[in-house]
Amino acid sequence: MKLREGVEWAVHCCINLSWISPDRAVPAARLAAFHDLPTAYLNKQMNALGRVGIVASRSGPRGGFRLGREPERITLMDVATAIDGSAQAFLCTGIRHHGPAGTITGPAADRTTCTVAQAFSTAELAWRRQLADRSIAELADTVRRANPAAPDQVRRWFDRP
Amino acid sequence: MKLREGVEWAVHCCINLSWISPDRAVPAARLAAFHDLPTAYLNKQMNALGRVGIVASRSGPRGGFRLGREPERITLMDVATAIDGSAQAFLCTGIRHHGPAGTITGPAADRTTCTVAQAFSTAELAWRRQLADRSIAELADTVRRANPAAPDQVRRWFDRP
DNA sequence: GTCCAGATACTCGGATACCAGCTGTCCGAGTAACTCTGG
DNA sequence: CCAGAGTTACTCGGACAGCTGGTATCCGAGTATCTGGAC
Repeated sequence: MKLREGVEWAVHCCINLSWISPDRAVPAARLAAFHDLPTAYLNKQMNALGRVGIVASRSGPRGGFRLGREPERITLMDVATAIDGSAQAFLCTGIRHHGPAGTITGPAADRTTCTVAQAFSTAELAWRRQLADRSIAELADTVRRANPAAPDQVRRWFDRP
Repeated sequence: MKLREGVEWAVHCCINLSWISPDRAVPAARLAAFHDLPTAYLNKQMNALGRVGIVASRSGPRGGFRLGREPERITLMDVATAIDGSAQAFLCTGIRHHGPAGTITGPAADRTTCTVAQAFSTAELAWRRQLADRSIAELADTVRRANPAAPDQVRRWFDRP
């Protein structure tokens, strides 16, 4: 089980954007430079965030990305889903119906949900819940508490050309 | 985020094996036939289970696989880890130290753990806990409750040549 | 001085290659059962 | 009939391809700004 690398990038970028004046758009190139990431690929990830409204994008000079809504209303689950997709980690292919197993258990199994799939689904739900309970604002606040100067320092770096 | 397909196969096979007399080994070919799976590939997955002791394997005639310990002591986490590996889903690459971000936050960030990584780690822990709480025996029992005849039917199918 | 049209430069967004890792397959090593022969 | 060595057939285990999907890149569409000139 592996999450796409872009999820990490996207979360960090969202935290940084939460510290920048909402009327100021930041180009992907600048976001990438801050963490020394490949510009074009980060741009692709930010596109994904834009498609679901996590960030708002604008083309042209003075264009770039800004948060699409208040950081309190952006959860880690939102970001993870936008980048990594919403497909379940455990995909039940219904092998209990294939081959002799299907003819043995027969129609009795058709009416019940797959026990194995259900167990994994429950676990995944716990994972999703944890991520849905953590907002970008909350994470940004935790970082600020550990390093109070961080927001200002980040804002200043993005302000200067 | 995606789990390898072999995890589903392995869990179903473990449940089936839990219904079969422990002194009877089942060849990979027979296990595969029951669910109409590719024999060689399933064998590969069973190997992985064998390496960590979830199943015991024996070569030659009358050889095959059997459970390596009581099904009560085999958890879904054990199986998932054996097949899919134990690597964390969210791998912190430490981008907050790369580029200008590193020089800005500076050594203050070196002493603290990454907030983002910690949040994802917590979520993943919840997932792991859920899977570690579910044993093969428990799942097999749930299946049996929904279809009391299943264990006998499965045992009989594997007994006849 | 003011307004407007054209040029310009910048940024996103999707289309396009590249590559790692999962999926699937094959063959050799090892082993237990079977067979045949000799006592 | 019994014992033992050789043969046989079976099964695991790891080494070997194929291919899907994530990683990375490039270029075109669109837009706000800037520039120059006319009024």
